[in-house]
Amino acid sequence: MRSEFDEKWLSQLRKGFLELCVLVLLEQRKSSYGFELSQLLEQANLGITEGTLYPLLNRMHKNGWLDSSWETPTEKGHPRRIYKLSKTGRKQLPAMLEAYLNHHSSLLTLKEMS
Amino acid sequence: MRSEFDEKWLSQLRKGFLELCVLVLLEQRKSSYGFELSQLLEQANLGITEGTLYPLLNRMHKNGWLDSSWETPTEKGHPRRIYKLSKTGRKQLPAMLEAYLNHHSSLLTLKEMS
DNA sequence: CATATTACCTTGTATAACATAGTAATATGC
DNA sequence: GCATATTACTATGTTATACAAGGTAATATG
Repeated sequence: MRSEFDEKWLSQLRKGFLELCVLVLLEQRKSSYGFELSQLLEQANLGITEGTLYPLLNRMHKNGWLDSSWETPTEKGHPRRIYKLSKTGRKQLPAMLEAYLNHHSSLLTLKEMS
Repeated sequence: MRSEFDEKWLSQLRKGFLELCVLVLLEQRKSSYGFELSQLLEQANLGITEGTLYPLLNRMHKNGWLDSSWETPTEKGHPRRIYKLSKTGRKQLPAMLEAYLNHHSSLLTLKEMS
């Protein structure tokens, strides 16, 4: 079902934003893995498909924002790739959050400009 | 001068967002033109280069979100291309703004998730 | 008359979200 | 025992936007 405005715009709007969401989540939870992150984002009303999330995690790892390791299940279950904030990621997150919030404030300012 | 986080991330974050800013500005001001919009955005701390703004305006016009007309100066000054919200643009803006604000709320939710 | 300012346009590049399709292991129902 | 669902990750191709860089043209100014 298509909403009134162009959905393509929304996927543009989410660029960069989703990475920030993952960083914020990993700051809260210390560590997580793709499938769980996918569910957490879903709960927060930020639906994200696998085709978006997994490449995103790989990218963030390659960029040095995340550390990752494989968790081979002791008895049962599918192996999971665990992610944590790297030292770099932890350091950059506040600056990114600030940049985001500044943009948000600017938009509110525009709305109130007479 | 490079800030601490990757500047490329910031230009990704601005995708879609800048269009929303222009829509909001044109809602406030009834009509404007590229150069003036550029200055208004600059004042709001949303620096935007010409190479971003003019293609963006053309796109929004082509998508039917904006109406445009040339203002040939009566006596002096360079011709200006004037933009206004189109009927479609005016109708879509609230839905876009809502989608944006929902995403913003979701991020704040993530930050407060324990 | 050279420079600054106003004003707009064009081309090429990099990148992220998403669609789509695939792999593989475990769990569940019949 | 076998089909289906669920958990979990990967890979490829398309599309769209921000931005850099460079260009055009008219008016104003010292």
